[in-house]
Amino acid sequence: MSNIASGNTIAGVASLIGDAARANILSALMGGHALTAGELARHAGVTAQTTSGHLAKLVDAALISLEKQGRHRYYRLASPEVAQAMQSLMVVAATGPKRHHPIGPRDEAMRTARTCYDHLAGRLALALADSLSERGYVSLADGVGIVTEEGARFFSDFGIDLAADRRSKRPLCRTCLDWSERRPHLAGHLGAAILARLLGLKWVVRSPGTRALEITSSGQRGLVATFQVPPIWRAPHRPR
Amino acid sequence: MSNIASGNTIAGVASLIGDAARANILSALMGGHALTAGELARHAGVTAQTTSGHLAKLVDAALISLEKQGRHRYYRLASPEVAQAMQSLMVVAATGPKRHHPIGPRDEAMRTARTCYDHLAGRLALALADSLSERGYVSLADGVGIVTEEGARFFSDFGIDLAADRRSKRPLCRTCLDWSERRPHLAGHLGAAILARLLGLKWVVRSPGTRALEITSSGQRGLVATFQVPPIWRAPHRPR
DNA sequence: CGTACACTTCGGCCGAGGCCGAAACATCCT
DNA sequence: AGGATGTTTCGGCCTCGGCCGAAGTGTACG
Repeated sequence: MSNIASGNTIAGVASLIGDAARANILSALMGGHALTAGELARHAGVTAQTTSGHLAKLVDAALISLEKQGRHRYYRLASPEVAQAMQSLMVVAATGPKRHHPIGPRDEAMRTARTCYDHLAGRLALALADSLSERGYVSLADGVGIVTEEGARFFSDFGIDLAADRRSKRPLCRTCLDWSERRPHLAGHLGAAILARLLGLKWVVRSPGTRALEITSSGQRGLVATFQVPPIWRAPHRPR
Repeated sequence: MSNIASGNTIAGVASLIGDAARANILSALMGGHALTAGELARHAGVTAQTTSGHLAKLVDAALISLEKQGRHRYYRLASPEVAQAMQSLMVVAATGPKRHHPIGPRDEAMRTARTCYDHLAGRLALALADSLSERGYVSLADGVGIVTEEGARFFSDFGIDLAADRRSKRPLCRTCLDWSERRPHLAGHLGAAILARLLGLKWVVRSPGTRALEITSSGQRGLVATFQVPPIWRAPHRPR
């Protein structure tokens, strides 16, 4: 044990992520859920034995954490830092040379709305960010977002109390570059709070087994009424 | 060519970074300088032939970019996104399980002050962030920094005009988690501007061949006078 | 208990890829 | 031209690590 490249060094961490099966595992965990070894094996596309080995390495390097529960073992991302690293790698991968990316039709749901660790991503997230920004509730720039006074009131009315867990005078939110659309959307405290609220209202529900989110019909009404987003859930005619 | 794992996918990018030699190359380029293939070979700790192969792969995946100049070939990080990914990986690596990290004495200069892509890092960066924050010139929270009105005036007096290249009403700056000290310091536009100004004033100079920065004697006076930082350049007695 | 299920450990196979020596190519200098 | 320096290409070696089948541990449930 304690192989030179197992934890702790940049190359070590990167080479852990740099295996297709493990990257799939971590991507699946980016949904923010804890998943069992078996489920992860399915995501990874390799057998349970092989997956077991991968999981052991990831836990050993503290990229993921383990919680035993009966005969199941639930794994989750060990920290927001790991999620951030995955996110950054996605951005670099998406930014790179555009070898044709064969977009399967099953990506369509993911592109409309999905979770990104603890917040929203996809077209819905962008529409929300646009709407909030346009109405002066948040101001986005340079990887950073600021919630305005009116914004704080708006969110409070919507059932999100940002002042509660923020000690600094101005509540803040990170932005996070979107993988599919390559534009920033809301992450950080605010992003997490919005996702939680939308789930709580059942405006969106998780699609079992994936990171995709389904927008319910009450959600469609509510999102239009509250955020004035365009009907992004009407899947666009794909050019071919 | 166009191997499945060469670019474009998370695992592809990560596995490129996940080789010790290539990680060393990228780390060296995090200094923000363009470096020649030969210099990079020295940093990587492998022969020139091997390095050449690595560089080709990194260029192919658009992690670094190449500029020919006579018989030299200068390589640099291809984008801030790549720097961000490296940074995130450093954080994860540093956050991980604390296997003893044998701190060589030559790290000492790096710990005092160094460049991190385009901005300062190390104790000097932290001292500046502390000082600026304490005096109300910037307000730091949650991965984000805001420059106050007084701050903008202060920086302007110091020769840094933030309003020039910012279109939004409040100039912003990212923060960046420090590798050696594990605390946030100033990055983003402001971070880059500060580093540039300190270099311009010759308050700090680059140590040839490394990312470390040397604080000149005029720099020591200036930093104390202007930013009221403690004398962090007096190397601390290491516990043993 | 015994069976079913979830997961891990062991052992062996095998391919991808990192490494270097040797040699070729390119550029600058005199 | 000829030599020095910087960089790449080629060929071959060899290790590291992912993969699976088979068998072993542990937990739940009737």
